[in-house]
Amino acid sequence: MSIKENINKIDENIWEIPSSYKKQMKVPARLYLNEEGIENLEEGAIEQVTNVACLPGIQKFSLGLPDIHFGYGFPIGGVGAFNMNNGVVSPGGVGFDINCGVRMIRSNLSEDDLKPYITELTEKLFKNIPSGVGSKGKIKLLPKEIDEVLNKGAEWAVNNGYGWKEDLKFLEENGRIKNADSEVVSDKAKKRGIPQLGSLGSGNHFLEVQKVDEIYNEKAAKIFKLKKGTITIMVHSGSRGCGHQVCSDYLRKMDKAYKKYKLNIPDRQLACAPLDSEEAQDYLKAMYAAANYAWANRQMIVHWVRETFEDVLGKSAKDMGMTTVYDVAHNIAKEETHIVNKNGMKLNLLVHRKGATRAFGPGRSEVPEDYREIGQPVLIPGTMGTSSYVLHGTEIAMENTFGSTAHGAGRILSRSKAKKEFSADEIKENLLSKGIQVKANSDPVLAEEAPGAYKNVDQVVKTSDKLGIAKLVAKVTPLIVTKG
DNA sequence: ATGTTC
Repeated sequence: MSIKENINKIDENIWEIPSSYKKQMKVPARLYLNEEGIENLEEGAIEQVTNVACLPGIQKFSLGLPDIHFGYGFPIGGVGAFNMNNGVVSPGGVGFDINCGVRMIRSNLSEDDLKPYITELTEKLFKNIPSGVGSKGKIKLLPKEIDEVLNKGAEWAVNNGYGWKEDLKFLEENGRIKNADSEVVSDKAKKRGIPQLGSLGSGNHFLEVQKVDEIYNEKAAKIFKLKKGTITIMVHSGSRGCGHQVCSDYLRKMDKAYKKYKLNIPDRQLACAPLDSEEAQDYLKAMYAAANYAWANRQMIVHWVRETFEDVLGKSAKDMGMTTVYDVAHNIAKEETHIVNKNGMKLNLLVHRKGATRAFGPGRSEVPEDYREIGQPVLIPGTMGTSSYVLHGTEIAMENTFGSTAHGAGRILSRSKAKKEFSADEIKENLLSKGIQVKANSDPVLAEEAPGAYKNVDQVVKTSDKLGIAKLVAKVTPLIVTKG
């Protein structure tokens, strides 16, 4: 019997795999996908979302979002929320690139304002924002400073001259998540992090200069201060080798911990520890430290973007209105209060979002005051050369997905398959014909990141919008792309 | 995603 025969349609774009599917399942799995998404869903991802449903202390549902695909242990595009009292934390539920995320900056510039400078701007952005595998930042961080970066995040960056204090107001966790502790980050992770701070990385990480192409919701756009035709900048990056090392270090520790605490898990890649254990607490502190590193990283990149615009256009970043729209983490686990039962009682949960974006609705204290009336901005990056989207969080997301939605396009071709299928030259030509400047360190990376290697992001956000787990606000299209 | 197989 095909696995898919166990998927029951609950409602338009909502599917459920009952907890009877696997003996160990504690809750059902829920998939938020359109028909096409269900048809194309890999069996491996179905196994993974149902495996997560077997973990101790999981609440309500193991969730798969519109961009769900196969990952390490947990699916990417997955959410698992665990009771703080009897639940677990699993590094596989956060991912290797801890606090991979997206930051968006707005401006008062138009496409015409940029036109005379487009080539120079492309070259200088590429030069000033280091990118590529193993790329190094252009600052020399002292070894003792890394602890401060890990503990203070974007606040460290602002205190050291990177960007503006008011930026912090518009970052998830204000760019500094509490309970981070560099003491439990290995020397190896610090050593990898020191030279890489202030670099973009590789793969699907990018820096884009975009224009606001379409507004779907005038009221929300006004609240987010996004105007049709204006230029925006998007940074998609994470915690580099530092976060990767933290994940590796703690996967090894968790592999021992789940045996020590006699946790019955269906897949070793779901290695985890009870939240009240020392192993879990140390991982959380280290993971938060890596998250802070990523917020500092994006803060520095934005600072150099502003400097580059100032250099090329000869105006100040303030005069160009280059303020922060928002910054979201899409690989993180956080303690949050949610209503789980019909009795309306609030519970403290550890919500793992892996390749999932927080989409908190109106009124939540975590949403910046300026946006609280409409809900938080949800930034969903597209693939190179395609559109990216701004949505807003909703009450429906709070009720159904622990305040979460998708995080991007989702890969459909493996890197190796994409390299065989596409050539860098044809991609560059294709983008240029659409008026998009692209500059990358490596041709293979361009082929790996070909738009054809990814699920259509338009479908992903459309499904989210239809479901109401984040509603469309604006579409932005790229003018300049730089990547690893 | 990643010093792309410590």
